[in-house]
Amino acid sequence: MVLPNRQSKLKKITKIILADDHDVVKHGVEAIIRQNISGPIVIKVASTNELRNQLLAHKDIDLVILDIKMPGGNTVDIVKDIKANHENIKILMYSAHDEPQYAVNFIRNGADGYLSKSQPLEKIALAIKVLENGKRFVDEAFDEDLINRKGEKDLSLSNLLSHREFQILSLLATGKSNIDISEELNLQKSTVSTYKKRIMQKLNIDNNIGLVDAYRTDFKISSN
Amino acid sequence: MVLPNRQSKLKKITKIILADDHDVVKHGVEAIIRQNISGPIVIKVASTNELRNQLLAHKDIDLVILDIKMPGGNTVDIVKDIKANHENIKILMYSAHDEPQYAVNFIRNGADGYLSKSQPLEKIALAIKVLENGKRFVDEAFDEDLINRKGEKDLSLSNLLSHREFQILSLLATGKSNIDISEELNLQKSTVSTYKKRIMQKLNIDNNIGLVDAYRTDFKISSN
DNA sequence: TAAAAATGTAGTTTTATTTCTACTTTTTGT
DNA sequence: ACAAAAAGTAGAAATAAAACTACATTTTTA
Repeated sequence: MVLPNRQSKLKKITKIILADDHDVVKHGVEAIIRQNISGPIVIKVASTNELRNQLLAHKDIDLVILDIKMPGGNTVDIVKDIKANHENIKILMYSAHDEPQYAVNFIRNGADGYLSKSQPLEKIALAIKVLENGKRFVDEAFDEDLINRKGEKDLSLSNLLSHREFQILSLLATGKSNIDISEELNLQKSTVSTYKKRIMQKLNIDNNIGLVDAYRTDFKISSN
Repeated sequence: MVLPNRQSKLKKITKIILADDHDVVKHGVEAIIRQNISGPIVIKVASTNELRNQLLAHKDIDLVILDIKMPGGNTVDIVKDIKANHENIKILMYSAHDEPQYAVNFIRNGADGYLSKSQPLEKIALAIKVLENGKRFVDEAFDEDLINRKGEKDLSLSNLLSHREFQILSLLATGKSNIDISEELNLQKSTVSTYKKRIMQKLNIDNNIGLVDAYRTDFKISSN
């Protein structure tokens, strides 16, 4: 996947959706926005469903500030969706996780920024200004290099693994045994083993736990 | 473990430590406190270490508002510690997790209240008032019954499992194999297996993933 | 487009884990 | 204080998983 060019048309950000399941977070963010930006409209939602509804209801959203973990699921997909259907809505991921891999993944899938919740709240205002100028905002902590460097590889697991491998990983992640899986997929046990080994090789992980963690975060995160 | 009597001496809450690794959360909570309580002192910390330091530095803390998940680890232990050493500091757990089991566990280990971050922020003010009156505050959502009912059992894993069992679970949770563990602890492989089986029985879990999830959340949470 | 790499699949062998059983030592309940 | 339950430990047998090897098919790539 090639990183898209972010020098899109500049437009003042005035209508914002704040998506986070925690009321405190929404309060905090809204407060800082109101202090720093003149008269923005802020819509608050607490789930991916609500978010989708609001996106349908309002045609002129400029920015979505999106918690990476929300009830209702896979926020990577939401990011892809939004970018596919409303290309000039900016997306700022706001996350409880500091691992740079997360940031990489979201950015590669279309998010325009990534900010950690542990950062000073004021950075939100900064981030918005940066986005407003058509640039990408990624916390220094995440070493923007990491995101630009390394060619154009998509580091998400579904891309790193073959379909079959990913499928098997997903079954492993639910706690199924090799045998369960071989039956479910009508394969030999040894075949499942081979897949598992290849997955582990590709991800450079050598135990089930790591595999599951990788699956859940959709990343190869060294857990040692 | 028997629930302690919470009708302790009433004292106005004026000095509060806010422990949370997310700046937004601290901002939001501080704001709501300042709006609702006259002139409290609010000390903010972002890790369990800082928390311990501030507890040493200030002798007159009335309340600790504590994120259940913080860098530096096991907050159940912190709760126990605080209650053991400063019996009139109140503790309000503030959590991103809605599972009642969490609440139960913290309350049983000495916390005076449990509030979910997804609840309206204003509830913080309410909770503080309740605590100030010497009562326990638990979100209605968690059905206080659950906490009082069911005898006096401590549902935390370290209590449910024997020392050895817990020790082995903790090693399993790091991804170690039975053999690794048997070597590390100088046991037969079969012994490790036996422990593992007993742990699984006790927790009613039948795969490694569930085991690790249980360990990480310090609870038996059915993951199906 | 030919060669190289990746993918989908298994058989066989080696190794690890589970099961079943059992025995001793602690702990607990009455 | 004594029986019952829980905890700590293993050996042997049964079962499952991992490693190694192998071989068609696709897919990439130089």
